[in-house]
Amino acid sequence: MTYDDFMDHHRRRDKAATRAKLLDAARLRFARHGFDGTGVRDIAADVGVDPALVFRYFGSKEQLHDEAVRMEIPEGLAADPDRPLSDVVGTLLHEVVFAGWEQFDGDHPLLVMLRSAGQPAIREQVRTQVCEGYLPEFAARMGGDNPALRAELAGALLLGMGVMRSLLDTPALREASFEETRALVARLVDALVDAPRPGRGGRDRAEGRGAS
Amino acid sequence: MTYDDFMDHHRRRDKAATRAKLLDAARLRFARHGFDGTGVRDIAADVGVDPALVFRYFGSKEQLHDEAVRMEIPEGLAADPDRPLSDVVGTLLHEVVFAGWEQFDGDHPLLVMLRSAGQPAIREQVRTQVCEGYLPEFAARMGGDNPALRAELAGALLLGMGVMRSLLDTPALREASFEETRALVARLVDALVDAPRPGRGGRDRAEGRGAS
DNA sequence: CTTCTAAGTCATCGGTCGGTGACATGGAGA
DNA sequence: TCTCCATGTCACCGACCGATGACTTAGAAG
Repeated sequence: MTYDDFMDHHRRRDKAATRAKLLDAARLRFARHGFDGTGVRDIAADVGVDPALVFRYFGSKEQLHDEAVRMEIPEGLAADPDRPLSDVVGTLLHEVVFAGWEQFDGDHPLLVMLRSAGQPAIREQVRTQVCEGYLPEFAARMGGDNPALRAELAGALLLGMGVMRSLLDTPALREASFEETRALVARLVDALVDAPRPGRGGRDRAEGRGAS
Repeated sequence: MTYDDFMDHHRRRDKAATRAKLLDAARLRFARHGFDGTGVRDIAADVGVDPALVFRYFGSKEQLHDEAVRMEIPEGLAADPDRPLSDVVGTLLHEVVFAGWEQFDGDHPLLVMLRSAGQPAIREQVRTQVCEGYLPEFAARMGGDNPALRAELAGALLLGMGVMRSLLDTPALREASFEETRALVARLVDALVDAPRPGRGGRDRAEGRGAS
């Protein structure tokens, strides 16, 4: 933060800074009230700027949304293919359910987009992010048959926990410690990995992949 | 369906029937496009009636939504307090994830309401339904400590699966058979019930509850 | 000081929204 | 057939929406 940034009392003209402020305000508004519940005028008013600037800088409300709620974060997930699944899920659990995400009013970007699931385009974005970003990483670390289904169950657990915490503000999840929750989730994930083929009696774990 | 109902080419006047048709159309519209994405004019057009009738019969768009998307179904859940949890979850799994719900365009009412989670009032309705209708039944059938948190994990799994199937249309969940999925979910629920207190070494399962 | 470009503003458009009150009309009872 | 009430229609309101294009002005270059 430079001196000029700090002393912008008289509103110095700075396209990049204004654009960034608009993006920040848009993130908050979209997270809090969804796509339909957010007006271009609201966002511009937060920044203290004319609404027309939004269209000059972003083209349309939808493009602004795309740029504001885009997430670049699924990196580091596939970094180490040998990382065990419970580890990966634990990290995601922290990101999706327990992390602050102040820039998105406390919610993970996926949940923010889910809140605007009325727009089919936004729904498709969430679908792509989940199906191509997370589920394959889960499935690759699953043993046994139908790993895709088991991966989706793990994803459903995380997504559901995020929805319950952020949208429903469920009491136990709100007050539970991360460690306690992580331990329970890890146990569930282990059960998922170890689950034998439904209908068959024996276990078919490929190699000894014990808990932890 | 009487003869007159069937032969309503010349639009006989029938308040009750028109009201019911408006409710049906509203259910579909709200389920498909959410609260914000649905206009009173759309609903009225589906029925072939003037939009003003909506306000005459229901007072406002919000009251229409309340009456249309109200769910009476959580009965039969607490019917038998001795019914094991995996049974209860299996039933809910069928209702939330696999049932047709033609009147709601294929989705469970909870998911329909979740799709309109922009409106705080609707969000609060979902919260109440989940927290007071489902979670206590789960928690009552959980053993060990912090049953509330475990109950919320079970609820999160179901809710997440519903979201993934209906909003995200995830491939594995779409193509998996109910039985295969039910078996996996039952195993997860068993792991949840048996889970010992996180952080403690010993298991504290009350009675011997082996894997199935 | 003048000039010129880009950052920001203003007025406004066409459309849709939820909602209201006056009006028309079908259809049963007299 | 005439009356009358409930059912359904019509015209319209004010507010808000996303979006456009002409305009103003800040501020560096010369």
